[in-house]
Amino acid sequence: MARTAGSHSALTAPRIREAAQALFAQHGYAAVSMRQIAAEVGVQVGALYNYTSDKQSLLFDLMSSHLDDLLSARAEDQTEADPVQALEQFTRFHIRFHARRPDAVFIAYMELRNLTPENFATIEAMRRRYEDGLSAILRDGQAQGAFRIQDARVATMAIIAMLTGVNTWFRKTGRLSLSEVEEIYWGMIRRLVVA
Amino acid sequence: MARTAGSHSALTAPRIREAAQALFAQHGYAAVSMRQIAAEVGVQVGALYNYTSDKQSLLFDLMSSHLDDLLSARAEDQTEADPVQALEQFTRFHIRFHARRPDAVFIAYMELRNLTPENFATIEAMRRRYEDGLSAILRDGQAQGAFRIQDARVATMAIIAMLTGVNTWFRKTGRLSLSEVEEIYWGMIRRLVVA
DNA sequence: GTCTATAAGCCGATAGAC
DNA sequence: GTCTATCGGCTTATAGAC
Repeated sequence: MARTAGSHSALTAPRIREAAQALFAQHGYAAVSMRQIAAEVGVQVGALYNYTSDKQSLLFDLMSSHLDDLLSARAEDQTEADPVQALEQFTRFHIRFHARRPDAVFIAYMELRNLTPENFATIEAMRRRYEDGLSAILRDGQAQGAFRIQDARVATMAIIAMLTGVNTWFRKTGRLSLSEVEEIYWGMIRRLVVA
Repeated sequence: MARTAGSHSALTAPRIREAAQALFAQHGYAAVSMRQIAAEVGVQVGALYNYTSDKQSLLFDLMSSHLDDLLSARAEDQTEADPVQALEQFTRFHIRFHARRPDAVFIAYMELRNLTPENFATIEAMRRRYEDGLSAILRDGQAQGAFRIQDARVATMAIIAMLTGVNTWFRKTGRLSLSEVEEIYWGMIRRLVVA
């Protein structure tokens, strides 16, 4: 397949995504320039606009594809119907999924205010769908008498904040392995809600 | 007391702090210009530099005085020696203190990466001192057999993430009052750690 | 203490050559 | 598809008048 000299689109597109993700996570969307992203990729700034219409859509694409990944990975992972087992599955899934992509997670939480109103609404709806999955498990267990929960919506927010907080301190080279962390958190969450 | 026309330092200084705090919380440090802050205060940009050496120290001052407030308010609040009562006191204090200053809390969590390395180290040390207060309570209760905790450091991070997460969803005009939120969270945290 | 004016430079995005 | 050059506008911070 003949290819024009200097044509590397199949390689350049993902490299732009990766460079933007790393730089946005490290310095913040507003503090990163298109020139910095181009330099990281090894092209000139003009070349970026062959792949993205503007800086905003670079951010939106990163966030929406992260949440797409999250929702589809979760849909695939969840197999347990029993509320207690479903909650354990959710706990371990959330920790593992988020620990493996700290940059994407960080951006998804930190850069919401840099989205346009339309993009913000889209992202928030996706996040809400994920939260609703946990709420459904909690209400299910509540209805069956398996969980003792005062307020399911508050418990949802508390559990997600607690689990996502792992990313602020967990390091692969640290004192605890990821499976040890999973064990400890499942132990805490079990005590928090299981009757 | 004679005062030069246009001299308002006693008023201008706090107004700059308040404007910077509101704007940094809403748009992010990197996205806010000194001109925007000046416009919000009602002065020209040059006047700002009578009160702050540069933009960075405006951010650092906001963050360090927030953490100063947090540490001294906490020192004053904590009176209980019994681990269970001390933990309840910590829970209620954290929720109340943070709910009352959402902008300062938001900045303290979101703008860490925009601090110079030296300023970052100072802020991190203060945050760590606050966390250590909770860790001490947990280890104390663990030693006395009042708490059943697998890992005190992890429990510390989990509880703080859970409590600080209240700020992401709590609204004064919402379904729950602040005291109801306090009750619900203390219920969850009690179950999480009390033997 | 506040103002205006300015320095020196970076910003996002585009046009047109190759 | 990538390059160079450029537009118009914005940035932090400072100098000097009042």
